Amino acid sequence: MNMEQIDYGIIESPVGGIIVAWSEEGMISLAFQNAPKPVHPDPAWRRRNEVRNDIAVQLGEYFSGDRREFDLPLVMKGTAFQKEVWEELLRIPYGETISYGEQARRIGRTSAASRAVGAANGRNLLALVVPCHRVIGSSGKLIGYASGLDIKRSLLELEQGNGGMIPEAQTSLFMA
Amino acid sequence: MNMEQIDYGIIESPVGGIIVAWSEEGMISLAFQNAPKPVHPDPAWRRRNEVRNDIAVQLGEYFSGDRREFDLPLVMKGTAFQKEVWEELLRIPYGETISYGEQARRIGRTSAASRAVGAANGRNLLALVVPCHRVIGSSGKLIGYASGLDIKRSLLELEQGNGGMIPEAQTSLFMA
DNA sequence: GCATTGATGTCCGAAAACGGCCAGCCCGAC
DNA sequence: GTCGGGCTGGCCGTTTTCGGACATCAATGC
Repeated sequence: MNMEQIDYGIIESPVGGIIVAWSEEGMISLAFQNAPKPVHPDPAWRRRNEVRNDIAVQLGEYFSGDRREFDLPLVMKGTAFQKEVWEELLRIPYGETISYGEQARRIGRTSAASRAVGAANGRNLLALVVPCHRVIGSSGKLIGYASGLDIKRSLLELEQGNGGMIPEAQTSLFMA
Repeated sequence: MNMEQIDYGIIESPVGGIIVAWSEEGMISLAFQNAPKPVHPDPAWRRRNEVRNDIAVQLGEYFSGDRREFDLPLVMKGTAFQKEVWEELLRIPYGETISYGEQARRIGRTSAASRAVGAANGRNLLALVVPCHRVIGSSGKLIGYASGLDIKRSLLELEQGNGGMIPEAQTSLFMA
């Protein structure tokens, strides 16, 4: 009725399959198939053979190391607090990392809120594009990532500037 | 956005002001202003000077004793159980009364569910039209009515066939 | 180093509280 | 007797409350 149609597709990437969902209004979800807990697309979504063009292109550029920022319409649904947290994630520059406590301070709370921030990051449906992988433990250790620390490490290494993760000649990803 | 517009108006009746709310889909709420706990229209509703025509007409006929059944589109929002209970109310004929225990049995439970039934009746937003006033205590006594026993008694007396509650010549109600 | 503790926002499940009751019982008033 | 009034315990969905569990951190005490 007032339900908006949501489509999704799967693309292959250097860190495995990626499930992408979108609607008219913008991108709704990005999840890794290789996550420790398998991710299933919402049954209400409609499977498509091609991922929306702007999304597919920009992801390809990201993995080849040619893109440092995304320019996509995002649909973020959550509580006021969660939106604050996610907006803050978008302000962390490519290649940098901060701690959960620092993120808490940036939205005007004490670092005691770090735990709540972690929980909110964990609810981020737009992995990669909303870069929750750039938040690490205050000790500098890699902790916490719903999609698995392996993927988190891969993404950070890529951003640390070791060149792209796929051959330079190949600038687009294959469809699964 | 996907919110449907809801309008409301107030009409005068022999038992005092009646607040009626409706949308495109049908009637949403009917409440008595003379209830012990004052009823306020939802702030999201939009005040109208006239009540939707079919509703106003049929209420006028009811109070003048000329109408024994309503023929209006109703919007009933509630749990599965509540809807069962309310549907059952619609099957109680004009002028008759049953007990809460009997109503429970009619929807396939023991009379032990009478209390749950009472609670569900209490949540009925469409007073009068969904005739929760026709349910009384198993002892025959008038008990329980969110809008007050006075109104309950008035409605039952009307249906008991003492003629209409308003002069026969006047078949329509006044707008407040 | 390393375990312990309290602060933070949200979600989720369990448990408790809450009603527009009813049947059974007792008791006094006729 | 018998009829009504009043108490009591049990029943059933729904709502509310509460206690953990989390993608943490800084301050303690050993």
